[in-house]
Amino acid sequence: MDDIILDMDQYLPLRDVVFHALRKAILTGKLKPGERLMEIHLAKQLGVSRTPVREAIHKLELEGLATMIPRRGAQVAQISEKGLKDVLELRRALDVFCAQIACERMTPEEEKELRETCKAFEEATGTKDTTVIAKADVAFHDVIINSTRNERLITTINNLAEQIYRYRFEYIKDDSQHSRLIEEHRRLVDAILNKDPEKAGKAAGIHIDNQEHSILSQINLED
Amino acid sequence: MDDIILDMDQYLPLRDVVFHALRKAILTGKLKPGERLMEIHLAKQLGVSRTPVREAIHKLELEGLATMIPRRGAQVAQISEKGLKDVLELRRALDVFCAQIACERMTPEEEKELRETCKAFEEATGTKDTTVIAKADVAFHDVIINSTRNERLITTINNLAEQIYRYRFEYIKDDSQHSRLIEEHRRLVDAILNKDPEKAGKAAGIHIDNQEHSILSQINLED
DNA sequence: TTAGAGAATATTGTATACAAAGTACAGGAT
DNA sequence: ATCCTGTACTTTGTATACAATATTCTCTAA
Repeated sequence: MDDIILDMDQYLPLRDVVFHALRKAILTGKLKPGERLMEIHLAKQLGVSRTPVREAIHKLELEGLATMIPRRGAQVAQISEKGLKDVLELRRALDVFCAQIACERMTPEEEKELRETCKAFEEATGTKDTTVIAKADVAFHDVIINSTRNERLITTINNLAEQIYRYRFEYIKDDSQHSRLIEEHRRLVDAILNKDPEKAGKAAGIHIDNQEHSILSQINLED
Repeated sequence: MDDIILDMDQYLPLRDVVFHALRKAILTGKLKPGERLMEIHLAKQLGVSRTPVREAIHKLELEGLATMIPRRGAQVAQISEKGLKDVLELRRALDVFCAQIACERMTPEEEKELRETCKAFEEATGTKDTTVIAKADVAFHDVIINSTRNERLITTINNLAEQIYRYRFEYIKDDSQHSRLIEEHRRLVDAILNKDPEKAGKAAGIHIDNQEHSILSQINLED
């Protein structure tokens, strides 16, 4: 009787619960860049001891969402313009690469998914709901990224995406950009479906370039 | 009198000491893939408590050198052929990218350094001392990578390099390959000094391709 | 009033204790 | 003989205690 598989509710270590909680708080801006992350304080707030909090903070540091100074604690990472440019430059190179190999490796099922998520994004822009739009955008790009079937590439890109998540959010809010985004997505989809790596790479590059311009101009406004 | 700055000997958290110790042990093969990393055991061996050992193991996990299963502890990462191929594919893309932008960004001082480390590598192959050769090779590539001045790119590539360090070692031992390596380095240097991104990218790609073939054939022999 | 020394306080780093889960092995039922 | 089960033991997960360092505040002296 091996078809009755009780997927016994997964055990979640506290450190991971805390990690996800803090991560979400940082990405949504509830914890602001520069804010100190004090262990006892967070531990009390979350109702756990310092140990899992410490471990979560270390994980955040390795992901680049927190910075630590020995004996002085951690704070929410404050990304500089240079740091943001570095992330975007690398992200661009990897996205171009993904688009290129997606042309070779994408299965028919994934091609269908690509068309669907592309359309879903277009529909999402109609809702004016930033969260919905952002999710649709992520879903679309995930199809491309996952089609590479390169685990290391996937985690690396996702980590980079996380770094700019906070800023990208503002960018997606600006609905004057939506028609251009849709156009860029379509171009990318066409190139991939036509198995044209060069065009796909270019389309992916342009897509990130525009994102970069938006984000950087937005950052400069803030100062 | 603020020119008397006692750069008070750096404080090194124990977790980092342990981390470096374990990392070295893994990279040099003293701790073998699949070997269990038990906290109490390692703590006793290193003369510290479990806490810094735990934190070091977590760091190793995030770097991909250890794998953890909740409630069952960690073991030295066992890289699969697929995993190795993934790493190499990504490494290739990033090395090509580095070579390309190095053409634009390399300063005259770095160009000098590039020529010097290239020559130093050629001389190192004469010594037949694997450690010396490996170090010279790393130094050469570091010049290229660092010239991009993209921190994120640099750490990402270094992390990938670390993953294959264990296998690359064997590859460098094979002195029948040395003349080819030297030739490949020279081609890369020429392309960069001539500011020819396309050639530089190609040369870097070929360099990794050959490394990939060597490493993969070597892995297959082991099974 | 301001600068500096020193105590008081807060915070991180490390060690240890206890709880919970996993593993291994022995003994009994089928 | 094999499989199941219960117990002893190991190991990790979390909490807490203590030590070392950083920060803040107060009080004094110039």
